[in-house]
Amino acid sequence: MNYWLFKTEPAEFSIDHLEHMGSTRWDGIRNYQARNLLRDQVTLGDQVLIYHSSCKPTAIVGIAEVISDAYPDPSQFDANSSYFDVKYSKENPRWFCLDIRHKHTFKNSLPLAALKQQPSLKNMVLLKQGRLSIQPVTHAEFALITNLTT
DNA sequence: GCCAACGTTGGC
DNA sequence: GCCAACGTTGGC
Repeated sequence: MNYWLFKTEPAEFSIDHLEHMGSTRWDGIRNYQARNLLRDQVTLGDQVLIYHSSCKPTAIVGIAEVISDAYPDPSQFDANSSYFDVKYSKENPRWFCLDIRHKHTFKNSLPLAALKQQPSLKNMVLLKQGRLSIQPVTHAEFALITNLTT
């Protein structure tokens, strides 16, 4: 089992939305590094930290679970979607998505500032490569983070 | 709103 | 393939 961190802007889609819906399609990824992780490495049953970005405070807010393999992101074919791109065909999709389900919303979310204070998290991708929207998390990092919230 | 870091585009 | 120009992300 692998561990990941997915970013979302809560004004667009928050963990409360996810909790309410139960599960959702995680789509709209338009970055090659994130796409490659999503398509090639994220697998069924993996655990996902949900991170709220571009808000106050930015924080890890809960856990979700991957419930599908990656498949072509339908929004790239949908002329009505803001993610539509005429260059990509169904025979040759460029972007991928997958489905996740809500597992847990942290009672106490973990702000970025608190993560920065943890010496053992100093190599977290979140702290080193802040812009990546799909990030690998080590088992040790995942375990520490879930401990910090209880 | 600012700006640093990073990603993409396109001319050559 | 290089690199300048431009666009985006996201913390502050």
